[in-house]
Amino acid sequence: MGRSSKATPSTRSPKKPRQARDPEATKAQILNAAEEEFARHGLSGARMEAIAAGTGVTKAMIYYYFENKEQLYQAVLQRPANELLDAIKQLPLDDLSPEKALEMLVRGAIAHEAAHPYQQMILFQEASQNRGKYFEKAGWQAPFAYLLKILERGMADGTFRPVDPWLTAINIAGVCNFYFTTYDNVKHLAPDWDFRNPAMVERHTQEAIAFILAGVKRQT
Amino acid sequence: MGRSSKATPSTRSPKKPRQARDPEATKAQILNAAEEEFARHGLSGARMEAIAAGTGVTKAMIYYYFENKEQLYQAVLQRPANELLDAIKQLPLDDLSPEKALEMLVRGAIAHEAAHPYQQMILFQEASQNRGKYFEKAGWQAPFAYLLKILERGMADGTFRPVDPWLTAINIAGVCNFYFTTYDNVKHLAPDWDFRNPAMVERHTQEAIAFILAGVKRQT
DNA sequence: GTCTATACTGCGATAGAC
DNA sequence: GTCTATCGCAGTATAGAC
Repeated sequence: MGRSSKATPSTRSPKKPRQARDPEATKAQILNAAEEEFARHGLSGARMEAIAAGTGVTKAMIYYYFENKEQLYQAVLQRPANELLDAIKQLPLDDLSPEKALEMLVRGAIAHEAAHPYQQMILFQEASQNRGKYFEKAGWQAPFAYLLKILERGMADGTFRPVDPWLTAINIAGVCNFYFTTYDNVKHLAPDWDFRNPAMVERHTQEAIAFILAGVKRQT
Repeated sequence: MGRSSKATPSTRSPKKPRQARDPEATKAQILNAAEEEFARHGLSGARMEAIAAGTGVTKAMIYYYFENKEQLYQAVLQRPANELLDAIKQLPLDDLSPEKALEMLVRGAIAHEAAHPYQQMILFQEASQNRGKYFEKAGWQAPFAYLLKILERGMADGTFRPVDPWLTAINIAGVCNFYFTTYDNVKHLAPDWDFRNPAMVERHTQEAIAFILAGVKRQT
């Protein structure tokens, strides 16, 4: 049984019109299509044919730009770490109170995830399939470090209750992520909801911020 | 490129000694091995050969007990929903205050996940690959309903602040899950930690309970 | 830079002996 | 009930034309 025969086919929008002979655009389009395919199926499960179909080029083209499947995967895995870090660096976290900084970081992280939902899914696939082997190289320490720093600053000035910074950072990341990674399951439990809807994402953002801030703040 | 050549090989403990000609035991062993393989690779990515190797029987045996890969997958997906629900039903939730009931439910859910870490991973694979197509049938409404009920009870009697029950339930589930599902990635960021260690799981449990309760309780 | 055609391998599934 | 052997297709990767 191949995937194509029984598994749910991808509903990714079919080939977008492409500029012929535009190397940079072609490369970016390959990465975009690969991002969804790897997010859904991981390194071993992804099909080069499916990536080609989503891009509108042939398989041979992908092998021309990226040596092989593994290197394409690594290129895809690299992007989100850089992008999220760049987004975080824009935020004036050090100038804000720990509370405000945490709120802004959570808002930024969720906004980023809403714009790039496949990036979080890839990280999970990477953990499941490859046990973080490729994750290591992609530089995810940095975003985490910002979160840890805020938590420690808040504990130091007494606005946050005493917590284990690592475990709490993981819990916070879980709140930000789970809404998106569980979407395709939960939609069946609450069929009238559209979790990708921007208004819904905004409600999630507000609930998440309220939940997380209440979760770490010292009782007054 | 096949998975076996480049991807990280499974480190699942090799074939356990089996009782020959014990149908029920054989069937259960197949389900156990299949649970890990499907958790790591999902329906399409899982390899029947790998499941056979993890079980200690041949591929043909699996086809004898389960018609095909898809039906084996559905059987594996069914188990956790039933088991978690049974565990929850043991808890005297209705006799407790919303606060105590939530604490007990979270503790029970995390204990269950620690004992069956692959079950949560399968749910994610199911969402990613199949968009919840098979999830639907497995009856996950019930565990969620218990959580929703507690939240609503707590809001009604004023011990919890006003929250969106669905979004908050998802956030709570995220806190319980993320520790386990992200383990294989995060271990590279904090290499000296052993997240599967029981003492570590207990710390996670306590941090999660404190975080979640603080997150939903009304400020006093 | 982009395509078509194809070599070679991995894997789901089955046949048939014991 | 359990095994070995094998069929047939699906999927990675490449060769070579334009």
